[in-house]
Amino acid sequence: MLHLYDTASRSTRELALREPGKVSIYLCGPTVYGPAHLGHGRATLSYDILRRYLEWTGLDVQLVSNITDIDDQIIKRANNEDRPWKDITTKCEAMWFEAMDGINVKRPTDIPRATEYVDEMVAMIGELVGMDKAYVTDDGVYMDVESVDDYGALAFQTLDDMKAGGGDRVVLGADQKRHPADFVLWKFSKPGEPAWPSPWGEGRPGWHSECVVMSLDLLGEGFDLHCGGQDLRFPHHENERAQAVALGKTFANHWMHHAFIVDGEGEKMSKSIGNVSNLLDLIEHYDQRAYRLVLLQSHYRSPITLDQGTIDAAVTSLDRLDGFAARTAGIEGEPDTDVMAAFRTAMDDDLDTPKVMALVFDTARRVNVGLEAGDDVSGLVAAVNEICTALGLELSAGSDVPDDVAAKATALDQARADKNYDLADSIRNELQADGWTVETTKDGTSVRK
RNA sequence: GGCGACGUGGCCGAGUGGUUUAGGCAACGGACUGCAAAUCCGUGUACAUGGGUUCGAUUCCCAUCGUCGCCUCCA
Repeated sequence: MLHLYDTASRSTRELALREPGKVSIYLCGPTVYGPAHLGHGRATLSYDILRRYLEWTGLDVQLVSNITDIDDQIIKRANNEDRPWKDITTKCEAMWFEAMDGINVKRPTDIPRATEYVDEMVAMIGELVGMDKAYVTDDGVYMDVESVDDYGALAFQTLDDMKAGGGDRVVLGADQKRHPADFVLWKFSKPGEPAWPSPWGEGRPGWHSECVVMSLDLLGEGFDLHCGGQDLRFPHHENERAQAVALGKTFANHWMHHAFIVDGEGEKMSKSIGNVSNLLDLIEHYDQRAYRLVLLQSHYRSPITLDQGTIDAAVTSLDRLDGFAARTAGIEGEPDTDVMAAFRTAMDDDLDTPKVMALVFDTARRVNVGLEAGDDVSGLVAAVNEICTALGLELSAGSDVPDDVAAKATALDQARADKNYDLADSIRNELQADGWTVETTKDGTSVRK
């Protein structure tokens, strides 16, 4: 069974399932006001790997990931560009999924939009106000964090500590707030801004209220896992949790947070790669699988550097794996049990994908050796394929070889047999110029693209 | 100011209190090849600095320096 690091308890523990055979996961999705960037890629790829693995083990995964389509950023951009905010959210959402498809991230099972849940949010906020755990100020409705017993569980700090450590930081709207950490549940709208009715005045829900309502509605109380980037740990996840706890509800049982993409020296990356902080740009210029491989070769809780060198190395590695796939195409069998057991052990240990990739490369090497020796490598081949499939890493055995290209390969072999090396070299150059990888094997020349 | 994380060989990036290696990329040597490519075999003074604990630390503790995240929207 999968053991995952849990942020709240700060320990690695078994991912306990509320319902046997089923996993319920909530992943904080994007705010749609711009193109998906590299960071979004790490987020979605990390959980796509988790999701695929869970499904591979036979579990029924419900993955809810929202679209935040009400937000200050959206309004800001709409005002700046003088166009309807819905125009922005619709287009950005379409681009988002284009990028997700591009990196082979499976769609969540549920994709709730914040705008579809405003009524429920208002109802929830009303409940909190009714319990006097939320209160109205000039600019909105605020959560009273001191009414929440263990507020700070994800921040690793008590409210007193936060206050004491605040130094001379400026707290927005402090004069009307009961505690500096109180956060907005409902924001009154200014004229011209998108607005929904509420008992306290027209406005829009606060970001933290969106995710609680949607997660609890679709997954129910005590769902298994809540995930997101490390920046979301506090305040976003803390505040989601605070609202649920205040309402007397059990929230997520397990918290998973992934680390960031680091580009070392800021703009250096984008300069050398081109404007590649945009995910779609990356896909356009590089093998889509490269990013997934980079992530698989490091741990999800470690920050990683993504630059030209990292991507290039991954592309080369991929070529090595594709070569393996081409060489072993047609070899079928049952996955080697030892390799598969090692795979599961590594994955169940807090998703130790670096170890898995080492296993994959090592197994591929064993296949290459075995192939040369004429051994039966079908189990090892199947294991590599099985693992790659489980992780969403699709290997390519190459495209079909057209007749004329096959004929050239035959001619190349003939030329070599005739010791006409000038002709052989020219044929090989021709094939390579057309983008074919030409490999000499003991069975003759083989080509792949 | 508070909280958290991190500094590993040319690069990316795992891991561990000690006799055996992460892995990938790059480099070099070799096998194979007509030559290459691919593949295989082999090679490299690695663990920020200074203390401490220990028979022994890269791996535990403390300090220092440096990098980063969060505390305000953020994957």
